[in-house]
Amino acid sequence: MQDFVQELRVIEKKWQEEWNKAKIFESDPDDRPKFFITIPYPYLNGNLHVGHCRTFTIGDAVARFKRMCGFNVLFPMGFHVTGTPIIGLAELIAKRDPRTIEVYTKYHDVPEDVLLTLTTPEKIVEYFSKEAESALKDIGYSIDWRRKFTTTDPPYQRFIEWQFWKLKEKGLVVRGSHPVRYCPNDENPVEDHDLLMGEEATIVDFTIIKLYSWHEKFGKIVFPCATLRPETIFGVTNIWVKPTKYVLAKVNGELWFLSKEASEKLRYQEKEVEIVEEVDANDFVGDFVVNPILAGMLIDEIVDLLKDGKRFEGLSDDGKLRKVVEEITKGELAKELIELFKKSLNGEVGKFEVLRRIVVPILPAEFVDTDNATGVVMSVPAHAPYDYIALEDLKRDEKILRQYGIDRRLIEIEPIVLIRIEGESYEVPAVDVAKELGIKSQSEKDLLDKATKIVYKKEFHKGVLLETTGKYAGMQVSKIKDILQKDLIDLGVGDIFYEFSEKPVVCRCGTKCVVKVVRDQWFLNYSNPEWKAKVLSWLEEMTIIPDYYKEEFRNKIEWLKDKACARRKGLGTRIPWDKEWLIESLSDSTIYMAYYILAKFINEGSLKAENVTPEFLDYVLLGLGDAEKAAQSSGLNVETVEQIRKDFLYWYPVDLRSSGKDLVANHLLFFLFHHIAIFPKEHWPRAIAVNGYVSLEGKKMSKSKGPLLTMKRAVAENGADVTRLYILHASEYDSDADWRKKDVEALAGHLRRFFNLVKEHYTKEPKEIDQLDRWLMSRFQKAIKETKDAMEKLQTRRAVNSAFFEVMNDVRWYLRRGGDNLVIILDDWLKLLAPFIPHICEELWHMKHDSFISLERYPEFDECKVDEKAEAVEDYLKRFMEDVKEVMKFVEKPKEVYVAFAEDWKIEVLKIAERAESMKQAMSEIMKNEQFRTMAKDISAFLKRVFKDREMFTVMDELNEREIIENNLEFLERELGVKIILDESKVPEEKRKLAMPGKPAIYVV
RNA sequence: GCGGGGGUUGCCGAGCCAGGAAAAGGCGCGGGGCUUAAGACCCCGUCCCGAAGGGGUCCGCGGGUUCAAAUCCCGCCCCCCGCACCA
Repeated sequence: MQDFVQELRVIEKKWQEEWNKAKIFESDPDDRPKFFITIPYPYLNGNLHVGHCRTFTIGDAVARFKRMCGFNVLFPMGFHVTGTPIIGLAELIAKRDPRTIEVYTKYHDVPEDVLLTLTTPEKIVEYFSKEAESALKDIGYSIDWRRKFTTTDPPYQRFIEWQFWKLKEKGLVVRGSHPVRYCPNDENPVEDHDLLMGEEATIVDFTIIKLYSWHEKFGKIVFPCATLRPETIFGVTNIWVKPTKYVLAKVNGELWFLSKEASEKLRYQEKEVEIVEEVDANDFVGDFVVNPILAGMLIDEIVDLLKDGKRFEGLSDDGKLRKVVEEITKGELAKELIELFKKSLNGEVGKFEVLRRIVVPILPAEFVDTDNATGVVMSVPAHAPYDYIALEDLKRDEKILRQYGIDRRLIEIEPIVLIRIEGESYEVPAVDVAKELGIKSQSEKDLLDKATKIVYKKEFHKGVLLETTGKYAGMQVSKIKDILQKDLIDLGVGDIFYEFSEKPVVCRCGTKCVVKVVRDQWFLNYSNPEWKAKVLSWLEEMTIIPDYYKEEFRNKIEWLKDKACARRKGLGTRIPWDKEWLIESLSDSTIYMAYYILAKFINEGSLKAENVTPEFLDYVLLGLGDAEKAAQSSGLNVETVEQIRKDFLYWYPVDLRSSGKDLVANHLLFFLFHHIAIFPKEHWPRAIAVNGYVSLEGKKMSKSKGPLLTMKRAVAENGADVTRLYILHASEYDSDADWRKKDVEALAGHLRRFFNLVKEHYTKEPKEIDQLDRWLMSRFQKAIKETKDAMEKLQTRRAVNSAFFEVMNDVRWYLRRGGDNLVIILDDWLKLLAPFIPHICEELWHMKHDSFISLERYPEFDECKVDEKAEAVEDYLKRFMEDVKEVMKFVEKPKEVYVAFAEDWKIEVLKIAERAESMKQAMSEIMKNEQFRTMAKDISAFLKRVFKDREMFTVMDELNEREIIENNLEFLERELGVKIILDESKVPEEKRKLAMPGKPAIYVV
């Protein structure tokens, strides 16, 4: 087999050179319809591998197919190097990281002495771009190499700058803040592969709800309660602190009570934090805080008790809420309410029931985690099992109650229910679930976690807010969080605290990561509703392959939020108006397909970086301004400018972007958004196709850890055409392919058989066409149809299956039947296969022709060559042989086979079927007849055949079975090793009855 | 949790949208032919039972619709992918 691969490699190199010499893949505008197909340029922090090979080979097969279908195809390629990984790799190589050295020598096949010199990003880019180009040439892709570029090329950077100016003009680049995972030691955001622990952790935003206390010494103190469920503010009965050290800190000018850890974390979250004093939480236990929201809602009921309560009268509900909240946040009203509550506790004033909902005590609980958010939490016993159980614990603990002087009435309160769960009969969810699980105390952490999960899950999905939540009543719990968070912030009593969902999160350097809010960050405003709407509606016009990805795209477009598009570190282009920031690397890869048109002129030297001015690009890419001005601004002559504009108008839009499925939720979305933002509608992308990954003997490949198989190695060991055919055939659409050495080798065997077979028959003189030849031609026509149809839908697996394997099987049968006129289909067969295995086809083609098969016209399906009768005859023979063999199994030494043809009910069925429009109709027609019902299975089987190939059966009617067997007697007797006698009288009566049209009775002796 | 895709005979994998053949193709395995022999190649077999082309069972699990279900409907279990600022 190795000999064959070596032979192949020679052939492949030869044709690659010939193609290159004849420049047949260099495309320029002409009269033909155009087809612009692109594939994401690879990121060069390693060698191209068989994963790239899948996406690229699909692209190349389509490009070749379309070219042969008469399109002027543009299939270009560039290289992506912007971003951080290449810098990271350079650092690792520079410091001789042993793991990196191992992976890059062992899997990426970089010679160690070369690898060790790749210590700067520039050297890495230079090395891998050369390697990539030679790998892509090695496998014979039909790329127009005149359009190659790298994303750090100066003209490219000017193109990117122009794009960002365009977006800014349209208001689509905006400023804002956003949270990132951050290492305080490295003073840098931490990427996934730089993590020691906590890769699963996501950043969650706790809502801080501020409750207000009044302290003799400190005055107003804010107790920032952190929660993931802000709606529970309506059911607060108390707040919890852990009986340990806390701090009082000035946070943006307000005095906050919070854990020490929290005060440190907040510094990274756009807060000015200044610690005033370390305090003992115990000193605050038993004090009271005011719930500003409840105060605002219930103020009417206590208005008479307030000093100047009249000021709250005559306002709307909302106005009242605002005023109350405003005064509480200033402190005085909080103080008054707390004093009022203390009085009612002493019986000096009434309204205890109302007041105790507004003013709640600070109580101690061990379950509070000071390293989670603020370390201060609200207690909502109706909906949080922890809170309920902690309160129960406290009720039993006389000592603690006495120690803190806590009045029993404060803890013996009814939980306040604020959520109804559809389809459940809970009265008080947290209490009911806690009882169900038999939870006794706070120390039963596992059970409490379980209970919490149950309650939260049910409430989140099926919960509806009750009247206790005022104006939010009737809303779904699942929808309330964002709304309420925003409302609370608007009122001035809410804030956000970012925290990891899991802990710890540890950087490679060993430091615990924090969430940092990056300020003044530049964002692409993907949440912009008009932009989104435009993208969504264009999506409906597009072709998405496979089609169910359209739904996926719809969802992802909806889900897309603003994206930070600037970074401090990495290779790339600076934001032109704010040079401290680099444009993030996915954001500079959105409309680069347009750049391929410029790249040709750049590479031939007629366009230089300094010529790429905004006015030039405005004209060339958008048709804005005029050629004169563009020429003036760029320093080019008008003809060149017009030429480039003409090229752009010819090639744009992108007709097909074929990509791996990993890019759906990022690059492909951005690709759509940016095209739609920048270009006029006629230049928006037409189609996107998505394909799956490639694994290696069942194992996932990894660039940075291995295993990995480079494209170059795959081609060197197996040949380009074997590699191509394997990868195209390995799987379809988004399902993943597996590279298995054994299977690849088996495929090489198939290809060799094909190669030798064609070589043997190709130069033979065609003979007169006989019945069997007509069968072959007919079958082949169907393969053409199937293959073309599959290719139009980018089903390469199906295409290869039909063009290669199925034709191969037919050819085998043809030869077995004694066919010796194979040459009649060979021209077309080679053409049919040329997009998949171009080198072999080119080689064979040249045995008889001087032209390039790569430029020949793809075979057309020719209805006239379809011969249903010829196919029916062969089918009949195959079926007959099978039947005879089946029967022969049961006879020890079969010598003679007697055959009896007969007719019976099947004729009738056949007749009904011929009248019927559809199989369904035929079946129900037939089933009306009671005697047929018992044979439904047989009939349906028969009918399926009839309808699968209706024409064949119309022919079947006229088929002379006796004649077919007589004509092929010699073949049949040879294949079956028996004598066949067409004497019906020798077949026993009961057997003769079994005969059906197309299925004669057989008697073996 | 949300969203998308899946679970098919020893393995990989078609079929499912448009219900109708123990279910394409490949691999593996077994047998035969060819050959001095091995390899390559060609043919046959590969769920169970069966000495006459037959019967039984089968497409994650459980129901339902239908003359007929891998395919349609309902419920359940399990697996993969994405959830971002990273290419």
